[in-house]
Amino acid sequence: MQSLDESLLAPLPPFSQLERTQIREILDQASSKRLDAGVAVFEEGASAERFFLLLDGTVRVIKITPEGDQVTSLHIPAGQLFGIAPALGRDTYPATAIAASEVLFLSWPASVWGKFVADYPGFASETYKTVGTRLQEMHSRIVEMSTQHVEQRIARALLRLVNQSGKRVGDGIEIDFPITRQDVSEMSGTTLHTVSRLLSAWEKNGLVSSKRKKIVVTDPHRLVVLGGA
Amino acid sequence: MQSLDESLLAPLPPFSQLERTQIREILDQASSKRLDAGVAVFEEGASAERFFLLLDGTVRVIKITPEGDQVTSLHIPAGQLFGIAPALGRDTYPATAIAASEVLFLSWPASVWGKFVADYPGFASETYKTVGTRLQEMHSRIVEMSTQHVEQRIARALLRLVNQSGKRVGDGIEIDFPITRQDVSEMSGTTLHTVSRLLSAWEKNGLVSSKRKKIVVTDPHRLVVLGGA
DNA sequence: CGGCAGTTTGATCCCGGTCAAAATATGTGG
DNA sequence: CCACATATTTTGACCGGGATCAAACTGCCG
Repeated sequence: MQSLDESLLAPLPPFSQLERTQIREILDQASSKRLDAGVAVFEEGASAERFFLLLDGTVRVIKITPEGDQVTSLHIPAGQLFGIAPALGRDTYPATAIAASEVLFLSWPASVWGKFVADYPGFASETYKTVGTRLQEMHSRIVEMSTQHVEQRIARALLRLVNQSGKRVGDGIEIDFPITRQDVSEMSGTTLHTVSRLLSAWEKNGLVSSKRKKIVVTDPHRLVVLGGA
Repeated sequence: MQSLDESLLAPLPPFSQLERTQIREILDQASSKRLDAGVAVFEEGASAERFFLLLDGTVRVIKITPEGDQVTSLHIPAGQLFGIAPALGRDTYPATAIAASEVLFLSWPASVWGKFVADYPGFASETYKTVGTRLQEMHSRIVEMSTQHVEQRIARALLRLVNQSGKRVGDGIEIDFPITRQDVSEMSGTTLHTVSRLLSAWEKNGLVSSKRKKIVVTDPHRLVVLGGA
């Protein structure tokens, strides 16, 4: 972790107002780690001993019901903090975080949170802005689930993914981590069967193009229309 | 507002660690207001110029979709802060807040938020604890909506209400503000028809007892079972 | 090449939404 | 205090979106 460069953090919102030396201090307290896709960064209910910054890859935040149903509530793109239970006065993680692709992240002990907030101007406010955005996002999810049909929800789920983790490719925008029909169904509160049917139909109409564990949105605009202006 | 007593705030979490004189300072900057049931405290999208503390009554947080569907995401009980957009770096309210009953609340200009956080120990951490709780709550809503059937969702909606705003009465626990079938349907993502049918059935079985705009849960335990252990 | 993980497609069923209308409260003005 | 207007609740009939059940198909990895 000595190899980490200050320029890695400098452009990220929580650190953007900081001096080079402050970023160095922060980096020196961090430990970095790499995980393979599918491995958990932390589990729901575990003691919240650290908080995290995703450097590369995508993290999926999930909950599992007592009946075993899995629900995906959020995807975290590279560059964002996550697992920030300490910021919300919680001593245990409220959900499980899984590497959606191979990931690289930093982490700090929860005990330094207070120090970061006190010592580094802009750190707190930028972090809480992130919290606000996520709250907003979950709020929208609730509204969607209450009022939209499955087709619209799936369309929006895909759009959320391409907006957040989309990569331009020849024939459209590709979701840049492996994703299955099952994953999409867990994001939209449906079944993989319905997702498969819909994706097939969309592919026939030239809206998307998908291979195994890979989805490319070829006509985002029409997908937006489907999702409901 | 000169008539407000320090003892009003002293027991509330955001202020519990403060001195009498600090609470006096806070009160002196507040303005208080009373609103009738059904009136909006603030509207979604409006410039977030103030933040609020509910002294009495219940506030309902809602969103309205472009199609006109109304979705209730949260109920705020007396004693809690709400409309805390400033805490999350937002300059506009993300949802509309409506008085569910006659309400009494204090408010402060958003500009003093920073001062409160800096000057009053415990204020920030307690507030963010509230935010954490609400995030958690919305998270559960998403999981519910994705995996539970209507009957379970309605059962849980009622339970949430009695837990938060329940008043013991002779034959059970009453939701202490006026609430219609329509309101319950907006909390659970259903229709008033389904709610009515279910409530009738439950009344027949002695689970609840309801009059116009009034619901009393007479057998909370069986309702919990219905909602899914 | 065997086997597993992921995908597709068909057939069937039922929960809960939609449409429709009546019944019951509450409020209001004369 | 009554009559009429309005808000809320109840109930019935019907139907359709999507879940569920079932099975075959297609890469892909070792």
